[in-house]
Amino acid sequence: MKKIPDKYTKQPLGRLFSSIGRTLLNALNVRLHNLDIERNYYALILIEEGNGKITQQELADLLESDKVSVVRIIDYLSNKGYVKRIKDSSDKRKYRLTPTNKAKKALPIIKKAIEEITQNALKELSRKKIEKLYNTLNSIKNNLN
Amino acid sequence: MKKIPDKYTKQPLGRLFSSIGRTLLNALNVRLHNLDIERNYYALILIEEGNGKITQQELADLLESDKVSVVRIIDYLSNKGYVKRIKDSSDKRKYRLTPTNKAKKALPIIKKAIEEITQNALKELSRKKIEKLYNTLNSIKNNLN
DNA sequence: AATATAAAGTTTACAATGTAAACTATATAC
DNA sequence: GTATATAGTTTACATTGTAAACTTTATATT
Repeated sequence: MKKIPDKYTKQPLGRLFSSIGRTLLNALNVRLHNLDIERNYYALILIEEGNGKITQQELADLLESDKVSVVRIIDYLSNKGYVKRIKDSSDKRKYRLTPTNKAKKALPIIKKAIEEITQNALKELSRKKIEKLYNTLNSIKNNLN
Repeated sequence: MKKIPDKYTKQPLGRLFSSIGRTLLNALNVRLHNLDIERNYYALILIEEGNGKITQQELADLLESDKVSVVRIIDYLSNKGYVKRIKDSSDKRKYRLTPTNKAKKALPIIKKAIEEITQNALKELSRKKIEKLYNTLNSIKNNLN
């Protein structure tokens, strides 16, 4: 088994990842402070991609989250006027989630912000290094299952 | 400006990092479930390295945290019998933090666990790729300041 | 020496997040 | 027709991040 140098294993790797993740998400909030939502941007993107068909449970799966958290997210987004719950007529347990016009206006801004934050974080890396980074991140994710 | 492919910028990068970080920290807790502390392992490592000299404020700086959080951490670790606060005689505002014998016994186990979790997460990566990953992570951290 | 200011640590407070249990309503399986 | 599973909700609790107000002690200013 290869030995990883001490300087890398001293701090739990999870700490480093979490800290970078938090900083990036904060940066996104700051970048989007002119919107009246401060979170759940990615959920909104997934809802838009669902074309009015996605349910809360399906959203939970895509977010790798659970339905309780999704209730919170949809409560938040619908209180802010970004999403509507529409009862499915053929299965009355389900809600189909639809983005409002307000959301449709905001989404390009959100996507642009995500792109910029990502580009800024990775700005010193070549295209190739970025590809490799994502491969590495995915490989780490897979190792964790 | 180089264009990063959409598949990479769709999800906020911060989400990916946070999720990997959380999973890794959970894995560390699981791996250490036989200890009677469930967090603050890295704080304990830093305290040990402080050789009885480190103060709470210094620890906050090392953790890139703040003194309020450190009060919580030290309350937790001292309630569990891992750390003692010792009042500095020349500056009575300060506490010097000392690991107990219990901590000294636990620390090798903690360090080993961190090493194993890290190795497992990175197991498919060559030594060289690991070096590159850490360089990339640090470069991202720097871009965020 | 007296007063103002800064630093170390504590307490309180509040919102966000992760997680689990219990619940309602509806759909599906036996 | 009854049992079981699914979608979503509600409640609850602990952790975490963050900010403000506070106490005690040290340092700087006059």
